Amino acid sequence: MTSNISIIGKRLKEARVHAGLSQERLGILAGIDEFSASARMNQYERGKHEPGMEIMKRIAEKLHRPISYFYEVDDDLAHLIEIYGGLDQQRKEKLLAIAVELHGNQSE
Amino acid sequence: MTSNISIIGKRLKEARVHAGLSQERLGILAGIDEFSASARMNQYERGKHEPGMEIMKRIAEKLHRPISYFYEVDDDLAHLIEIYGGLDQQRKEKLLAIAVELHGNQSE
DNA sequence: TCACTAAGGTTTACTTAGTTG
DNA sequence: CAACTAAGTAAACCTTAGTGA
Repeated sequence: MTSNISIIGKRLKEARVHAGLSQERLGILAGIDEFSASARMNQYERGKHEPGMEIMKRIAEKLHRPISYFYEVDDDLAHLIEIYGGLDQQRKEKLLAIAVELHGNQSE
Repeated sequence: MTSNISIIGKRLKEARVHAGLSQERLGILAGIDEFSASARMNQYERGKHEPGMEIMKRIAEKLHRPISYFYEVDDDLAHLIEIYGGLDQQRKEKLLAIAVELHGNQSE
């Protein structure tokens, strides 16, 4: 069949498979009714329909990824977002500080 | 009036004002019909309606921000995303490399 | 069990037409 | 000109029911 057409679908599948969950199970964990979880999650992953932000937020939580990860089209930036989400608070602050510094000396 | 209720609305307003554009002008630049641009952009910014990813992608371009910026709920991460988007390619790669390294020595 | 889909009912977004500052 | 909104139309999503690997 066809490959993924949407960014959300691509990111969703990557993170879901990484978490070792089925489409239906993930949907149920995110609070979707058990009778429609399979269809809805599949529609999201295949790019047939776009999830609203509320359900996306709950899906993101269950997959341990920042919500922005699922919307980013740039693979490198998506990777950066993913890594940031996995860092402890101290390293998050450090990374942000480094980014600010890199940005600063770019303008000079 | 009332404050913003949605994340998208909050990020949208910040970036739009920073760019010095009116709601209507931004909508037109993003390709929305001139007769509905004002209403639609206002509905997005006030959180009345949620924009689809396609139009959001075009809005993000005009505001010079990665699309993920508009969906991120964490202010620090949103800031990191914003900075990343403004870096040149060399610094983008450097920042990503640093992130990977920070992540690596966290697990040890 | 898991991935996936068509079709129709339901919900939401989009357009129109306007008000207010 | 800029921000904003109600109401109706149009479009998208969600549910149901089901197929096939």
